[in-house]
Parts: sequence; structure tokens; C-alpha cells
Amino acid sequence: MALKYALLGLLTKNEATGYELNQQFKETMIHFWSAHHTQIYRQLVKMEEEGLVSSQVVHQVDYPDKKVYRLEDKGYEMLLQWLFSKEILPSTLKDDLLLRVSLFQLIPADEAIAFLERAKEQHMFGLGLMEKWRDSHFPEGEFNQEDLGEYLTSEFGQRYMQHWIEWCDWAIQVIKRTKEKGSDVK
Amino acid sequence: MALKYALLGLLTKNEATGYELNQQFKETMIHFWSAHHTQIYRQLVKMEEEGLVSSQVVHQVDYPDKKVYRLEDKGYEMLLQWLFSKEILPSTLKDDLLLRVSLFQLIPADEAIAFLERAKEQHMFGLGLMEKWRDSHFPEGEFNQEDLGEYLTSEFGQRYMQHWIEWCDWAIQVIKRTKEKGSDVK
DNA sequence: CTGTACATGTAACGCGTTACATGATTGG
DNA sequence: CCAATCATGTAACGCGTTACATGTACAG
Repeated sequence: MALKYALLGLLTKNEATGYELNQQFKETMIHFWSAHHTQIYRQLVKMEEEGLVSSQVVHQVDYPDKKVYRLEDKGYEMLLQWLFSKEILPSTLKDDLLLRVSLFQLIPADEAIAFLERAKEQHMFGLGLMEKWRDSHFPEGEFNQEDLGEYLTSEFGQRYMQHWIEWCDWAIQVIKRTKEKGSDVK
Repeated sequence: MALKYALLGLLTKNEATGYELNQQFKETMIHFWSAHHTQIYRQLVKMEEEGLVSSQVVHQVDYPDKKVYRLEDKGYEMLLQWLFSKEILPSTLKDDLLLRVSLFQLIPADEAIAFLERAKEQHMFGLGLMEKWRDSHFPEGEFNQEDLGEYLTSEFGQRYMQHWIEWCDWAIQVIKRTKEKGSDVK
């Protein structure tokens, strides 16, 4: 159900095509969400059937026609209701990389360390992108009231990346220490 | 595909019933994964068809019969192949709570603060559970080589909770500050 | 007498992922 | 000439969630 609210939320800022909504997902929601364009198109069709959004086809000369979606009152009401009423459940992770980490006892220590070092690089790269994004959107940490949500979640994303990187360093040290102790561990 | 590997991974430790695998998910994989028992039963049937695991029905007198699954060589090989070969992609979050945070500009500041305070409590509760679990499984931070993966991922889970809690404190302060400045923000 | 744990599932539906399809314009 | 970008989708399949179904034993 949450993709629906994500799309309604984006449409509170501007009317947009499915394509543009997909771009916005990749750009701003990367901090805490992801969605494929196929999901977005599917969801938009459903939401129009339910009367939450409406669409208008815009003819273009040099480009293919596009379909612009606009938020309807019913959609806005549903969004606000969700924002106020839904209960708060602790968030759960679901992470492929950590699943592999949880089985590190099955592979050699060197493999495990190499894995963590590559994972660290990936997250450092991600952090770099987020920092750049924040600098261009909120220079000097300044933000407008209408961007409050984005400001808060982008900080979350950045801290999450830092947490990952720090944990990688910690985990690498742990494995190196158990390696030194050698076979007398266990 | 990942649930398959999670189950194969658990079965490297011991043979188990679907019920027990579900318990183990809730207990140890809570740090980075979740799965419903219905998924687990469905996946086990498929894995048996593929010859990755085998099962044996054990009759019981006072309880219903149970079906014990055991890892087969083919399953173990597939698991190791996955552990070694699959490329490393940066992890992506998907979090309902953050989706709501990203729309905080649509609700009053007091509501937003109340939301964050409840979210903080939830994560403090989660942290407490994880700390208890770690103390009982790894007293004094000691662990056996065969538990390396669990040791590393449970640290990740704990740090993740701490990161959440710290971010909540930060976000609450940000909102309080914009509230003070009042209408001259924007 | 009620709820919880044990133990295993089916059915229905919705979300997530991958592959495929089409076809124009612009930049290197 | 090739790749990328703009723009919109269908189809197939697998994963995730919720509701329902069945029946016993034990603790409070």
C-alpha cells in the first residue's frame, strides 16, 4: 500500500508524468525507498480508477505524447488520513548483503574481508552521492519549510551510509583479530 | 531468491522443521531480515522439489506430526556458489516510517514531533531486546567461530537501532527550531 | 475456560523484478 | 554509427501479506 502514498506525496508538490515520478523516486526517495518504473505505471492506472488522481494526455511534436497526472481532492484526503492515523511499527531491514555476512563462518576469512571492503566502497560511493545532492539542495544546511521532509530523510540516508561504513571497519577488525588467534579460537 | 539462501543457511547449522525455521528467523535474523511462516513453508516445498533439501515426517504421540528438513549436498553447493559469486550491490532501504517523515511538511509540527517520539520509543524497545539477546548469546563479547555471522549481524542491528534513535533526537531538534522561528521561515 | 504454544498448511491478492516492445531525438 | 534519453507500457513470474483452517496439550 505504501507505494500509493509515496506517489500521492510526490504529486502534492507538482503534477507529473509517470516518467517524471520515476526520476523523482530515483533522486529524492533513494534515501529510504525504491520502485521500478513498471510498478509506478501500474499503480498510477489503479489510482486513476479509484479517483485519487486524474490524467491528461499532452501531445508533443518532437517527442512522444505524455500523460500528466494530477492529485485529486480524494487522493489528498486519503494521504492525510494515512499520515495521521496509521500506527507506528518499528522498521525492519531486509538486506542481501547482511544475509551473506550472517553466513561468513562458511567462507575463508580473506574472502569475508574482501567482501566487506567492497561493501564499504559501495557505501562510501553512495555517501558521496548523497553529500553532493545535499550540498546542491540545501547549501549551508538551509531549507524551506516545504522541503522539511526531504531535509530530514536525506540526513537519515547520509547517517545510514556512515553507519554502514563504520560497521564495515569494525567487522573487518573483528575478523582480522580472530584470524590472528588462529585455530585456538572456536 | 534470497529467502532460499537464508533457509539453506539456517539448515547448515541443524536440520529443522518449518516451524523451527520460522522461530529462528524471528530470533536471529530479526537483525536484518523478516519472513512469514507461510512463505517459509511454500519455499521449503519448492526447495525439496529442486533437490536442495530433503524431508522426513516424524510421528509424534502427543503432538501433531512434524516434517524435518535436512540440507542436501546440492543445496549446500548452491549456497556456497551464491556466497562466493554474486556481485555486491549497495543496500537499499524501504521504510514506511521514513516515507511518512518525507511528507512532514503536510502536517503540524506538534504531530511530527509526537510521531518521532513514538518512533524513538519503538526503536529503543527494539534496541533493548537486541542487547538482551546479545548478552545471553555472547556474554563478554565472546563468540565461537561457528557463530561469526550472527555476531557480526547482531552488532549491525544494534548499531542500526542506535542510529535511528540518534536521528530521531536530531530531527526533533530541527523541527523545534523551525517552530521557534515561526512564520518567518519559508 | 481461555489463551498460548505446538505444527502445518491453503487461498487470494498485491507488490517487486526482469524481460520485452516501440520509436523518435540528441550527443559523442 | 552507437548509446543515451525521452516516454509509455505489457507479460510473466516470484515474493510478501493477510485471512482462514485444523487440532492437541498445558498453564493460569
